[in-house]
Amino acid sequence: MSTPRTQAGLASVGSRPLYAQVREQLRQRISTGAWRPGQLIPNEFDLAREMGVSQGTARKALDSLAADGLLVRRQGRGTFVVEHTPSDMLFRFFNLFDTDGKPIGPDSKSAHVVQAKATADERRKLGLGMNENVIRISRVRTREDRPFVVETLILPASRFARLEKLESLPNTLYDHLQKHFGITVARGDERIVPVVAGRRQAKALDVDEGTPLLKLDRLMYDLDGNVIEWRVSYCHLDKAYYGVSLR
Amino acid sequence: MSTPRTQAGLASVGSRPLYAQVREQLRQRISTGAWRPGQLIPNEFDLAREMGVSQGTARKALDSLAADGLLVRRQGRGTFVVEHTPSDMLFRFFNLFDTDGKPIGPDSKSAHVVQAKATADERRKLGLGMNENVIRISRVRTREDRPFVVETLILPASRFARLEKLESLPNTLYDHLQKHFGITVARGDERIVPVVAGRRQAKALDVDEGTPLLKLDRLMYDLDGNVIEWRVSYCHLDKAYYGVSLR
DNA sequence: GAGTGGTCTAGACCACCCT
DNA sequence: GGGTGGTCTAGACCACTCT
Repeated sequence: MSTPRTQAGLASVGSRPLYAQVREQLRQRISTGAWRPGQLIPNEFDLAREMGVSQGTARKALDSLAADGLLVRRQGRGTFVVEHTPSDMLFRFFNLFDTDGKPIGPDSKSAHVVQAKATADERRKLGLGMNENVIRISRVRTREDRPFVVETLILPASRFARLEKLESLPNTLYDHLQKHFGITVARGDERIVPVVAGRRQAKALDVDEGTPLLKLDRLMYDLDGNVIEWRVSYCHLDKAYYGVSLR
Repeated sequence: MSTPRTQAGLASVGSRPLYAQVREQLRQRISTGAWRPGQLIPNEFDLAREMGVSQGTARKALDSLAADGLLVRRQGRGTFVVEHTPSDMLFRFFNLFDTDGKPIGPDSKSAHVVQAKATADERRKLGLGMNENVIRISRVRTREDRPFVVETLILPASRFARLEKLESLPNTLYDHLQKHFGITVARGDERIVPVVAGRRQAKALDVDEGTPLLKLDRLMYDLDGNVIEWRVSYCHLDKAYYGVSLR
């Protein structure tokens, strides 16, 4: 029992540390859906035994996944796969605040969903091949019953079958994707540019043409790094701002 | 040696974990300047002995400080207090990228520095009392020799004596503050809003009035959480964007 | 070769949560 | 009371860096 040296139960590539190998195995169980959102996973001791490592090493892998937000650890209860609730997702990835610094919780006012053949831009952004289809969602989001964001969401149709048949689009799309398609939105990149309202945006947002707007252009990725969504939003920031934490 | 129970050498408040207490002590050594930027600090074993904890506990505190960017650990060499280099600071806290996704490294074109009595706004933002002075810096930043950011920086004069006497303002202010005043800029909050260029901005940036600009309004904090700087920037994003990573 | 941080193990006690 | 994660310790070997 005193000589770790060569570990059992793992490929033992030799190069990467043990805890990183354990971490990767556990990450795959989440991304493949073997472990479902909200599920209680085995405790440290059982996982360590199954992987052929010490409890401390298993703990290091679990802590790392918890730090990245894939797991939630609750003292006295156990370790769970994170489950996105609608209220979580309403504020996560949404960086608009009112002048007092309070996060803005947007409502969906209207939405229009269609499926169509992807354009060249859409194929490039989503990494699709020729003749693949996309689902296009256009909607207006409101704040205190007044329109303040108009946006278009593009998703690969192949991964979200029949999404366009939905009667009413949920206000928070991402937890719906997790619950019904088992796909977790893990991270994204957003590009911010200032623009002035054109005719279309002015009409949708009920502002004058030429009003300064914030254009947000973003790509969202799943746990495996595949592009899930391309979204372009035009935001009318009246007594509001886009907040960024600098570290 | 086998009974940890009550630890020696620490206040032993009892409530907070040992490693957190160690972490706080080490953090203070950095923020007070007892450990200078770039300095090699004692190894894990010596620190552990000095604090009366095990090497593993000292390690946990050190790792935590390294994760927050206050320390840098180099295998085989030792642990160092982070030192901001000009090239580090040119890109950190500066989230503008060109269309290819490459970070933009701005140059300082011109700068104007004065000391004056703080206005009410300045006192509120910087947390100053009546009759306190501020240093105001106005400058234009260039990209490929063309102006693209015009900004004003406000700093509390009391903490940066004689900064306004500088012949030429360094391109990267923050590492200058660390080197000459021992004050490290640790984090900040930025508020982004779209605006259209007024007469002043249009002239400074060589664009038409009404051109959409990004207005960045930010506060920067030192290691102890005190406000160090209030900065307002107007950015002309031609073939460029403000990038945010969503997690 | 000596010294450092990086990894890994084994085992202990504590705080918390459930039933 | 029994199970969980959270903290803490003690000691080992490895990989890297410098001289």
